Formats: sequence, structure tokens, C-alpha cells
Amino acid sequence: MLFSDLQHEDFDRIHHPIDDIEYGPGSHIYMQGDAMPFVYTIRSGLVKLSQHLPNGDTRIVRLLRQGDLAGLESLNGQPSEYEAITLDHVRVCRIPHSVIESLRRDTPRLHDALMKRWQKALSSADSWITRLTTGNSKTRVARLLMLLDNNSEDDSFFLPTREDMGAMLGVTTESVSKVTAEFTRNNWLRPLAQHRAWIDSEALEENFE
Amino acid sequence: MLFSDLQHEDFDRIHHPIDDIEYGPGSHIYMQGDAMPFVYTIRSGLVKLSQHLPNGDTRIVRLLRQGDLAGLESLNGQPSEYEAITLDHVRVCRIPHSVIESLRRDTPRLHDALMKRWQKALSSADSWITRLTTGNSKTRVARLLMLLDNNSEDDSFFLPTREDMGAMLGVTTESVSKVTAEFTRNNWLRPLAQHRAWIDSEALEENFE
DNA sequence: TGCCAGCATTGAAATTTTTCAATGTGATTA
DNA sequence: TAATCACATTGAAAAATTTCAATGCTGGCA
Repeated sequence: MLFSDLQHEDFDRIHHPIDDIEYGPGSHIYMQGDAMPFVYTIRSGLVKLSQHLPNGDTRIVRLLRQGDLAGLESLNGQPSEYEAITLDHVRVCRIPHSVIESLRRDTPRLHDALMKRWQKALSSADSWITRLTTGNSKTRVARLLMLLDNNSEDDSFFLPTREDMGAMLGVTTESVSKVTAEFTRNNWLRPLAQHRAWIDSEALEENFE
Repeated sequence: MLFSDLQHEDFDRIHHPIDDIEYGPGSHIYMQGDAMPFVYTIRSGLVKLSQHLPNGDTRIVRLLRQGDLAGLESLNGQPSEYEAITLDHVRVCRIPHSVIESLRRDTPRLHDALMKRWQKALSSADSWITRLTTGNSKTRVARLLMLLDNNSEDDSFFLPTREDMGAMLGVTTESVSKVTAEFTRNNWLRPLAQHRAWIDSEALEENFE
């Protein structure tokens, strides 16, 4: 939670509604171009942040999960450059900008917490570039699976559709499918029920550092 | 400049050395793994921020130019995940973390300035993903050339080596070369002396939105 | 001035990825 | 239970990209 760093007294200053909201899979939290008076912290589930190109291509630029902040970009009042769509069941906490602003003035701890979030988002964006858009398609799929696996608390993890995986890696749906099918044949990937899956991390790591 | 938002009185509080430094082309400002007690603002020139993968591949994740901040990542005290290398002649202003910290406490304006920088870096990282790692190699090269052109104050702009362009786009040196050579034959790209070049933006835009 | 070193360009063959068109498969619903 | 829908998988051919090996070009240096 964004506010985990704050003391209780800080919360008492909040006189604006902070809502907990739940979304089913595939829901739009916000769209590209939306005015954004809120920031969202993800309490559980996975959210894809994507951008559309003028030519109609869509690219997923980041996955947000528990503890991540969505809508940071728009703290400046600009409309969102992204759309945020849930992949599975998602719970968020919706915080009005006004709350952030007033807390920002009074509590240095929030400042620091916000800084840390920026930092995390940036470093995630960069490692996305280095790890998920470099190498051939097998390597990219392997790295994505390991990232999803790492992100998960669980032994299993959420396996997106091949189309979404393609949009994350910059390759076609079919190419992703060919690779995941091969991994499955090798027993490196075991798709389970409900869009979840398990991987043999050692084997993948060994073959695709 | 980072401090352009600050009033003069704020500067008087600074009792630490802030140095202006100049680098020739190809100089290392800092390396991956370096402890980083500084933040750098770029006063002029172009800097590449890159990351190495364990397998030896290198990927350029961002270009920094006038007004950008390098070393933001390490405000938390962690060693740098990046290396920053100059492409041309570069002037930077090197600011100790301690200065940032003490200003941060006292001057809300600096806070805001820093936030804006984070925001800019993040949005740049994301559009890097969407625009520079999507589409075929001609499209990517075209987009990179337009980005370099936009960045430049000048009518001409700095044209990196084919190898660096490849590391930005996730394609091989030779592939980039084939594309730039073709663009040159079409008169869409005109390489000039001293690593500089000119493009026919209309023609490129038309062919590669 | 001429030579060198370091890029850049080119070509052909190998490989990878995309494209396009079927064909599976599993979960949900009638 | 059967029908249906949304994805996933597969295969073959086309297209794009990489690889590898030469060959050009140019600016700096002896």
C-alpha cells in the first residue's frame, strides 16, 4: 500500500473519499486520453498498461501488480497516455489527486513513498526494454514466463493470452503460441486451469539465461 | 536546468560543491554497478543510458539530452543499474545527493521539479518501448531518426553509429545499415559531416507514420 | 600526401518471424 | 449432452532479419 509508510495521524487528515473498487477480468480502469483525477494502488491482481500507436498497433508497456501505482503519469493533470486494463480479478484503492496533494504538502514520508514508486516504475520500464524486447522470440517468452513466475507469491502464476504476451514482447500471437507449445512439450511450461501455469525455472534459466 | 525553478535564495543554502564537467565523445560518466553519490543534469550534448544483460548483450534504454537528469535511479543509494556514456561532446552539472536531500527538505519547488523529471523519464521510457521496439526495422529506424531530429534545436541532428542505433532498436548493426543506406538513396536521409545528418521529415512521416 | 583504423555498406545464404488458412480444445450455455 | 465461442495450435509459404564474409569510405595521423 502506498500509505504503509504513513502514521495513523496522517490518515486523519484525509477528508476525501478513498474508495476500494473491484474489477472483473478485462475491465477498463482508465483509457488513453481520459482525464485522470485519481491515482490507483493495486491491492491484488494483474493490470496491463498499454499504449496505442497512431497506426492502430497496441503495445503493453508494463504489468502492474500488488503494491504498484497506476496513474502516476497524470499527477500533472495531463490526460492519460496509457490505458489500464485488468487481466484477472483486481482490487484497487482509488485515491483522488487532491488527497495526494494535501498529504504531499504535510507529510515528507509520503513524498518519499511517492519517489520510491516513481523509481520502481522507471526501473521496471527499463528492464522491460532490456529483457523483454531483446533476443529471439524463444528467449523473450522464456524471460516473460520467469518474470510472471517471480511476480507471483504462489507456486503457480497467471498466464496471459498469447495475444497479450505478443503485445508485451513485440512478436505475433502465433509466434508466441509456437514457443509456448514447444515449452509445454518440453515440460518446461505446464498450463493449469484458470489461466494459471507452472514453469520449470531451472530448465528455462539454463536454456535462456 | 534542474534548478531553474528555484529562486536565488534557495541557492544560497547550498554549501556543497556543484561542479560543471565536460566530456569528450565516448566518455563514461558512470558504469553499471558504480556507487553513485551524484546526480547529473545534462547541459548540452547527448548521452546514452544502457544496460547489460548477463549474456553480454547490451541495450540502450534511453537517450538523455539538454535538461535531462542522469542518475535519478540512484537517489536511493543503490548502485547504478545503468551505464551512462557520452555520444558527442557533453557538458554536465554534477550535484551531490546531499545537496538534493537538503534542498528537498526545505524547498517544495525542488520537489515538484524532481517529480517532473521522474515523470519525463518514465514517459520517455514507455514511448521508447511503444515506438522504437514495435514494427519492422524500417519503421523503427524511421522513428528513431524522427526522434533524433525532434530532439535537436538545430536543422541537423546527431546521427549515432549504426551499432548504437541497433542497440536502441533491438536489431543488428547490418540491418540498420541496410535501412539507412536505402533511406539515403531515397534522399530521405542526408548524412553530413561530423556524425550529423538531415532528414526529410515529411517523406519519412508519410511512409512510416 | 598516403596509409590506417574504424565504421559503413553490400551480397548471399541461413535462420527466424510473420502471414494466412485450417484445425484443435476447453469451457460455457442452450 | 451437444452446440458454440474464444483461444490455442499447427503447417506451409512468404517475408524479414541475421549471419558471415568482403569490400568501401573517410578522417586522423605519420
